[in-house]
Amino acid sequence: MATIKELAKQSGVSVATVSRVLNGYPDVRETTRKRVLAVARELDYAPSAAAQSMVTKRTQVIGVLLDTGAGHPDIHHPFFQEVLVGLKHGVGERGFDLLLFATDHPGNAFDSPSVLRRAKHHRVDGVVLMGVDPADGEVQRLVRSGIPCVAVDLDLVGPRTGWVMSDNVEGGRLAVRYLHGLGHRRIATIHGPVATRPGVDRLVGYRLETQDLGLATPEGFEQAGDFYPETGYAAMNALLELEEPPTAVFAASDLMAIGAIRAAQERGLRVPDAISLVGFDDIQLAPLMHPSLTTVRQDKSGLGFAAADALIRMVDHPGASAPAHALPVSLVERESAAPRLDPDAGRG
Amino acid sequence: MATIKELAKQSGVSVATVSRVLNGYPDVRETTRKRVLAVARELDYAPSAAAQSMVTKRTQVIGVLLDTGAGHPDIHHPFFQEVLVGLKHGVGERGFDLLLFATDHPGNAFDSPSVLRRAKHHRVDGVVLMGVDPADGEVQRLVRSGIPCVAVDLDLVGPRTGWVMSDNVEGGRLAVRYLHGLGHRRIATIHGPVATRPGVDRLVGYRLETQDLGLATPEGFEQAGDFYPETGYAAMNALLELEEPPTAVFAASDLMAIGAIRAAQERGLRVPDAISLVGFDDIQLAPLMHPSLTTVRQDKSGLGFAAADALIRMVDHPGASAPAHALPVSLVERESAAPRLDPDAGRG
DNA sequence: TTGTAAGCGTTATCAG
DNA sequence: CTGATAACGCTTACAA
Repeated sequence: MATIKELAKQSGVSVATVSRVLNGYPDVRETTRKRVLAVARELDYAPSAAAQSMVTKRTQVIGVLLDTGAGHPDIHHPFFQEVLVGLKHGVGERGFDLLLFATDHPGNAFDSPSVLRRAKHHRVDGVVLMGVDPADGEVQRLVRSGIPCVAVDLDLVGPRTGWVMSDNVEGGRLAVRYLHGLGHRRIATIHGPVATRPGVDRLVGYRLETQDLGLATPEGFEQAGDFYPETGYAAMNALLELEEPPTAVFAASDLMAIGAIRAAQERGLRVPDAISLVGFDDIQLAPLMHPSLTTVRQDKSGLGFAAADALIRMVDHPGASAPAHALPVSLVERESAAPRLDPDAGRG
Repeated sequence: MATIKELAKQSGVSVATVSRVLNGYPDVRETTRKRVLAVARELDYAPSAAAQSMVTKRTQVIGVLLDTGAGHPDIHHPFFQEVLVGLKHGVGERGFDLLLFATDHPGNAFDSPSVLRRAKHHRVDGVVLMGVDPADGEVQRLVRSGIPCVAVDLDLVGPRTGWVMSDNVEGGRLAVRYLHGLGHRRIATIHGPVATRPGVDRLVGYRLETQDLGLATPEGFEQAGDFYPETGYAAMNALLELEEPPTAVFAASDLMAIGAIRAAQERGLRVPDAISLVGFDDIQLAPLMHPSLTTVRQDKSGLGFAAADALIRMVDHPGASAPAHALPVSLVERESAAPRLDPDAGRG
């Protein structure tokens, strides 16, 4: 593999001059520049990132921390996937690359080196955290280390740590408001884990809006899930076994909504005729389900892009304040929610 | 950030000794070892990967090349996502990390530096290629560069380049055979791009099996798609507008199958009653669709793991031969395909 | 069992 | 405008 020394020899100048040319310094004679560039092209020269970073103290690499372990690794969730795309573009535009860290055993640092150590090892300029437990010791150490961090869907804070997420509270309100506008009065929710920020925020949105609207939320109308289909399925079954089941359900993720619809259908209930559903996320497959999913859309790649932007800003400006962005959400109407033709039928 | 020099000073030995301890060399007095280790732990020391790689000529980093551009970036496809998980685990186990390369503009190296140059720049020990065009000049240069490469779902070959993929031909045969076993005689296919290996192989499997079974495959029974839902939708419409439409369809991807089912349903045709479908991949959502998807399962994370294994083997053993693995597939029965109760009804 | 020193490929600081 | 040369943090002969 060609080195700068090779280039220097072949173009008959010193390595210093080659370096100047390669880095676009102006104080180089035009003919020299051309000669060096020609040789570089010919040898398909690429500077060693390692050597560069040793002297510049920058790696131009951003670490990405997301659960890729067993069970429901977040990398499986379509949401994080799309965030990753936005992130990739965002950092790519600015000349950074992405290094994937695995947390195979979340919260278990026995065998694998700690995240912080790995971040240090690779001297990443910053790290993006997704779907990790903010209370985790590993995460805390990383955040406190002074390495610029941006969390997606986590409200991590620290001197050089900020976050980006969707306006989840508003999303929850939006869903309830929409269902209410359709004539529904018995609106339940399948919420996400209350240990996660999006989980509680969407639930808060649900509670706030039902309250504002004066809707009753009887015992059992709040079922817990984990954002994945299986729990949506189970939660829907619980909801339908209530003495007075809801006529509409707000599921805090599309995946749970899909599980829920499946549960309803298996009981012979047609969606949206017998029961309406609104999801959250607007995953790729949402428009293709049968019925297609009415849902609260998040700007997923926008989140990734915002994270990249915020992170690199911190990297470039040591004094920059940590970001705290909430991106707007919107409701997209499809087939899974329909007007309640006979509101409160069967009640007093 | 602590350096080896710091460690040396604080533990009162030379850097060489520290290095020995850190790398587990046996010729170090036990007391010395303990002292050094204690200091290292205290400082939460992490060796600089850059410095290490400069001298060892190894980075312990594997590059991943997959389309993250506009349109249908492969990172969006659930298939590649799961492969990525297996890959991550496979390399992680062996102490490697993953560096994500973007090809924002496949086949357009105007602005972004070539893939090969980026691989050289980071001195990655090897690279995994997914969903790229094997004929692409960029890819060709990379493969010919001598850097160990493993392609997933591409039959790239080269001195140090091999591939892993599913047994796609057998998968195609399996689907047709299954449908035939169900009593279907008019079996069509929605195949993938013939410019891709899985695209042609699954089609070949379809052709081989229909032939062996003596099934007629009239004009129009082979509709082209691109593995994504929209084309499955369009292809199904074309199929259903045939004078004598099929009673069963083999779609070369689950996503296309989903699009196809949607098309059928919109025309008032119930699946599987009116028409049966078999997909390919067994994506996460396959069991959750309504109807759930009967499909040919690929061992996606197994592919990733196999790729990691093969790649690292090549990295470790310069003389090792390039891999060429075809992983077995299996048919998983669900709801989208059902027996043809009245075979060939309406025909002679 | 340990220390000294060369060298990995760059950039940056000096002189010239 | 250009060339020496000192870092950067590490591993690894080679000595002791």
